[in-house]
Amino acid sequence: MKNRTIENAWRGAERCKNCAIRHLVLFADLTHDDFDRIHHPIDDIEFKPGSRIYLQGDQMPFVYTVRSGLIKLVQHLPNGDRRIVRILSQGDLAGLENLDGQPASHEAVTMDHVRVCRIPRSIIESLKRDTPRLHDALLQRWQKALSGAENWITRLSTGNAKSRVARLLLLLDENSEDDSFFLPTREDMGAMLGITTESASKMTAEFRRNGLLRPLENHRAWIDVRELRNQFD
Amino acid sequence: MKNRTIENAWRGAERCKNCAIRHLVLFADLTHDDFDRIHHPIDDIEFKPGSRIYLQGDQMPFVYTVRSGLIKLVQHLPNGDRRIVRILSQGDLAGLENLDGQPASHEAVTMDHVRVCRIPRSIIESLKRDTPRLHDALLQRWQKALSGAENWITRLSTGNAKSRVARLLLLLDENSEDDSFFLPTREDMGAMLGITTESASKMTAEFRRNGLLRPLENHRAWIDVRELRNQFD
DNA sequence: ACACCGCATTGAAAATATTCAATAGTGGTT
DNA sequence: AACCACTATTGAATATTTTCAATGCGGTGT
Repeated sequence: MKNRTIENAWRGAERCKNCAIRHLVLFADLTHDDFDRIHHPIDDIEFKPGSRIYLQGDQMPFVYTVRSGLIKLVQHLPNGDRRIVRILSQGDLAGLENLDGQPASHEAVTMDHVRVCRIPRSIIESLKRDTPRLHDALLQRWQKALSGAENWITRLSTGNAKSRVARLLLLLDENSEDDSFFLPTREDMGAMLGITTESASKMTAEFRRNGLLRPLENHRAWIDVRELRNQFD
Repeated sequence: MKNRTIENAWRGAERCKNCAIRHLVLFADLTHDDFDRIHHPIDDIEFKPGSRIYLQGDQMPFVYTVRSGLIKLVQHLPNGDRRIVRILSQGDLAGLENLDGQPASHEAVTMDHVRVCRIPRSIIESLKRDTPRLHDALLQRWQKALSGAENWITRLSTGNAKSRVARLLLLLDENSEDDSFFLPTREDMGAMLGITTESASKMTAEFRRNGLLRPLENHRAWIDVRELRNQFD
């Protein structure tokens, strides 16, 4: 049990009602009655950086709401190449694609310290039957996932290495609530952008030398948003 | 009216019940009662190659079920670059993303001769309220769209130009019912793969010289699936 | 048949990205 | 503080891709 820890597990949905980020999560619009229909436990789980939440091919009995941290979705090609196809952050749902019992088409790995709520699929199933409010919340998640994936294609997989890195930094910055953001390893940046680790490193280093990127403590960083947008939108 | 023709419009949902490809479309599982709830007209429309069905930024009052042909979804970057983010074929739904009234995040353009059924959004809205069967059909469409987009990233935007072209040809071939398939212009291939028109052309020409690709009449082509898969999965 | 237009192909030079290998940081551990 | 493991950076040689320009090819309309 090297990577994964359950630090703070608790039972039932009682605390969902008072969840600090409830306005952001799947259950945002549920009523008190809806919550009372939840009989299976929802666990609050923490993962260390680099933990695998689920694997490509897994049958998933759970979905996960991201409370904090970043999760990368990694798809493996038969030839061994890997590509990060999307990043999940606060309020996103991991495992959405597998709600209908399909095996996962990618694996989910934490990039930094991550807290999630683990929701049994059966809860979603039964709520889906009874509450249209959940339907809309799920549809919104699908919508966001799809437009995220399309953005990934146009913004992060198009143009030369420098623009790609620039657009990735801008995306990471937008997704952060803070005015700093988590800066992935160069290897992960490469896998997100479809370029090599070294190329990601060269571009990142160049931005740093130009003062457009400032690394901070703890794998976090700051960027000159205005200037980066100016040069690369 | 250069690009768009309505050759064969008809009213109401009567003919949906007997549609030849109904098993493939959104309305596959509707009952007779469900159909009787449809009061707005569903039109059968044909488009010439290169017709714009909707534009990036449009508010869409319709969704479109593809009956035959291929539709490209094109996203424009602020800097003028464009990228094709997905292709729709028989049974797919164009405009899914915009069911909730959001402006379209990409434009939809026909690649060859295309027949669609144009469904007013209001029909979907009202059916959604009453029939859970439609819900599942919609969810399946979302699922397919998302996994399509992720595949696009890993298979078509990763690796060198030659593998990308090979994987695109394989994808086009799989999506075709025929044993031949529609071969896009080199420009479109480039926009799908994030490479230049010339690179797409060079790779395509090389495959032709190697006998792995045989162009046929009418922009269609045949590939040596086994050999291409062997070399590029 | 002819000219014409748009798309495809090709080649050579220039730009960009990858590879491989060495060096430098960085954080964590003893 | 010294050490270790891991990641980042950098440089030089190589490979790939883009760019730009020329040429070929196929169908359309006259």
